[in-house]
Amino acid sequence: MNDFERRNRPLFPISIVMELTELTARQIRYYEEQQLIKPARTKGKHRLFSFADIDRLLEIKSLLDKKVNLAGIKEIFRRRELEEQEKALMKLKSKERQISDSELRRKLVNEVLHQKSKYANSQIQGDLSRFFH
DNA sequence: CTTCTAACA
DNA sequence: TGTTAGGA
Repeated sequence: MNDFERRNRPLFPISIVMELTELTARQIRYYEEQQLIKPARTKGKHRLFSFADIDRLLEIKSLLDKKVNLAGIKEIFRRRELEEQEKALMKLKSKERQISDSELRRKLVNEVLHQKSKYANSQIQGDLSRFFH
């Protein structure tokens, strides 16, 4: 189980979250109604919160103390989501580049070892082959 | 007993 | 945001 799954696993009933965040059940349910959090549900329709949900609630509380209204908090969360998506994209593109480089290297090695390069002759091939395993 | 939704003396 | 009703 990775960190993401650990942080997002639904574990706590609202009573526990109330203690951990010092928020009332009314406030927690209201923030959900305002789309600021999306806790999971049990089959009996009871809310189940994850560590991520709790962190989120603590941040909501913190921002509220700083006089940021719910619309503002929502906007902050929206921007953060966009940033994370862009980071994820960059990560994928980086991986694609690595794959391309690795394929390019494989082709070059193949050319040298099989004398396919137009610049290769048996002497050069013999010298270069010492650098590959 | 805990939590849920809906509503407001 | 608090509080309460009535049900699961």
